[in-house]
Amino acid sequence: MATAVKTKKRRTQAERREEAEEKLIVAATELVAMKGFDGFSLAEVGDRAGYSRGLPGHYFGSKIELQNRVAEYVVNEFYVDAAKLEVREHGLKRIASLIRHYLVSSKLERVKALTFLFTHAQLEDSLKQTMTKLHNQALSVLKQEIELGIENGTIRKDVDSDLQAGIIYAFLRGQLGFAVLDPDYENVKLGEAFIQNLKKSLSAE
Amino acid sequence: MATAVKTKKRRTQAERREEAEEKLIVAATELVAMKGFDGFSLAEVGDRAGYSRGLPGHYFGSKIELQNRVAEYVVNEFYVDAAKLEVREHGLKRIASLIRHYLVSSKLERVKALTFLFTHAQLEDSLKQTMTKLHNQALSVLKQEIELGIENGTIRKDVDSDLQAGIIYAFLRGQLGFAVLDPDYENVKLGEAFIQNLKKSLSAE
DNA sequence: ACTTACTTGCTGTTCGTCAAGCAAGTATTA
DNA sequence: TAATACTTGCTTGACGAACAGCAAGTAAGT
Repeated sequence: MATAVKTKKRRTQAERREEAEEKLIVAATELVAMKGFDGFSLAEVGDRAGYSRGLPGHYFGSKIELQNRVAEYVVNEFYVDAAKLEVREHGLKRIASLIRHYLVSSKLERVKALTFLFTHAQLEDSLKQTMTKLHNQALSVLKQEIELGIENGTIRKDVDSDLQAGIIYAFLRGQLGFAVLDPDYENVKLGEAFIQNLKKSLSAE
Repeated sequence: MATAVKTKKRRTQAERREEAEEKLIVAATELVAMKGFDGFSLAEVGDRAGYSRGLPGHYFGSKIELQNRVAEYVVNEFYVDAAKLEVREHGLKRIASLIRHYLVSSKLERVKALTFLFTHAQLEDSLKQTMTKLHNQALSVLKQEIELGIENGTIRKDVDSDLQAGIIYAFLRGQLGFAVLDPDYENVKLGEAFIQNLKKSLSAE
């Protein structure tokens, strides 16, 4: 009983540090989503994470460094998310599932943060690199899937997988930009219509 | 000769005022494109426009008000631009020209400013309204053109003009987002491929 | 003359950064 | 295992720069 009052176990220094950094980054991500890339102070980050106002500066050195960490964090979360997706089929069908997944089950807050990070990548080179990584990752997944479709005969042989991957990705990015502005936007319908278009323009026979 | 030295004519008060406001808004637009939605001071705007550091605050009252004027200005420039486009054909062909026009001849600086304004519309309601205007204008042009295409028989009758307009617009927006990050992006090729896709999925016969 | 366009000086505030200190955890020695 | 020295995590206080907003002034136009 007496010891049960103390809920906190003894943690190693490394654990304390890691936990604090993670909490700070999560708090900063939320603030970016809520107030834009620059619309918050380091003090707010500390407060929101349950630490002092000085900690963010102490750990990350500067605001822009923290913002970079936020970008890496968000991008990583996207990878983690995508890795969870089961793969049942390949080719057109899987592309359709991927599109549905991005449009429907992306966490709104994360997408919001992402729009600010993407836009600001125009100004900060370090951000640009991080965002380009996400970009290339997404493109290569789509491209590969198109090529699998060609192999298994569901997609025409003369389709250029690079270009088509670019088209799909551009559509998704534009669409998420609207969804973030207006949560009632007809995301699903548009996604389905786009998938139908793809079938018409890519499928074999 | 003697009078030729003085380049400035005598202007009416209204002219002075109007010219100054316009110069301030143009300067502010450039700064938004260069440094982001919030990355500049009112003093910079005054300097860049060739006036005093205090003038922007004096005329526009507050920074956010000036930012709203920038949004209106950029949106208007897009209308003006579009109005200049000659209309030679209708239906699919004209949609193709519109896509080419947006991807190729949009002034990069203006598009940059637009991306910041669009993203920030999540946070400022007044901005959101201005941006929604542009959005609806673009959608209705595309929609109308699709309907004309159905009428003149180049587009299938069962095509949903709202959904297809939404798809085209989302693609354009996503694509411009990339173009702004990387000027060497294969904008033209992707645009042409997208147009080909549209032909395959929309055209009659 | 007097009204309107524009400038300059000032003020309060916000915030990033730094530095000094306290607290929690770890290693060493006996 | 316990006391001591040391390291690392975290907080608090202070400073200076940046900047929006205001008010009182000067210049241009009527």
